[in-house]
Amino acid sequence: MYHNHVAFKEKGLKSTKQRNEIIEIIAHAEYPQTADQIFIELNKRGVTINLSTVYRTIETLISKGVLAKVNLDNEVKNRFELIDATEHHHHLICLSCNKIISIEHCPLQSYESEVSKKHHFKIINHKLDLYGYCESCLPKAEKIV
Amino acid sequence: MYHNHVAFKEKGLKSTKQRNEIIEIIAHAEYPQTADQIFIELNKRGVTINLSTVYRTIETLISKGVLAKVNLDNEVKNRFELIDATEHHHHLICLSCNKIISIEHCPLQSYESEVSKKHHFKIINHKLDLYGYCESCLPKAEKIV
DNA sequence: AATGCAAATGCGAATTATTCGCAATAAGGA
DNA sequence: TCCTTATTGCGAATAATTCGCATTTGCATT
Repeated sequence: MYHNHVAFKEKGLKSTKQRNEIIEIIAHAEYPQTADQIFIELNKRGVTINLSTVYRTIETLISKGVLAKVNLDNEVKNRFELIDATEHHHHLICLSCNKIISIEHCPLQSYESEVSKKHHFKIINHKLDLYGYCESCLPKAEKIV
Repeated sequence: MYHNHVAFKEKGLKSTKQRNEIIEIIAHAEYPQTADQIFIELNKRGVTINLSTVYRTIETLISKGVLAKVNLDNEVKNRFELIDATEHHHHLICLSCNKIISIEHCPLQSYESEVSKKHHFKIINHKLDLYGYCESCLPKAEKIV
């Protein structure tokens, strides 16, 4: 937890229980979380917090470059994840059970530089999500499709 | 317009002015549209319609596989686009002016089959968006970054 | 062309997701 | 420990989306 304390200080942010817990939750989540998922998890952990504080904290952390808003298709809610420069990953999203699987390998390096040149666009980051059916949902999905 | 008439019939949908116009708008938009963008455009065209009808029509067309909900990061609203099996495209999204540029070339065919095998996941479609700064916003963005 | 019925729409209210204003509280430097 | 200011809690406001129900309209049938 002290780790976060220092990181917050560098960014001119105070280290509060709420912030630390929110970061912990997002950092250890397997896939991007919604505000209310985070809120519920905080309650489970016995952290008293208001939902608007969750939103505000997320907003602050986004503005400091700690988090990113990453929305999935087929959803209304926003999701949030840690921006980790050392490793970015992509997602497999099951259209049936909504399971989200993270994958590491990214095939886009050369593509990015190509597109960047062609469109005179400086690419900062990208998002690649693959939608389909997971192993356990495929059998029933095939009956429909 | 008769074209849509037939297409609707095939799907067991009635051909209404509202539906036809909504499809026209989405089909000719350069990038995915939000419900209220569509609503405003309908008003401009003199089509009287209720916003909830826009939402309901979109929902119906999604369930018939005509449209897809495609959300962008950094946004709260949902966007919608035509599902066109013959050509799918990706987007460059400017983090400064929010301009959306569509790009055609997709580098993911071999990647998809690789991921599909590795994770036992049947991939139906994917989404690739590149975020960064467009030519005109880059100068001011660089001052900040 | 008129009729009937189900589907589609309009309208307003309800829900859900997110943001905001302001008073109370707490972190961290002096 | 005290002071200042950032942060939080709380409730209300706003924005985005969905829903229930009465009315209208497309279209198949006569």
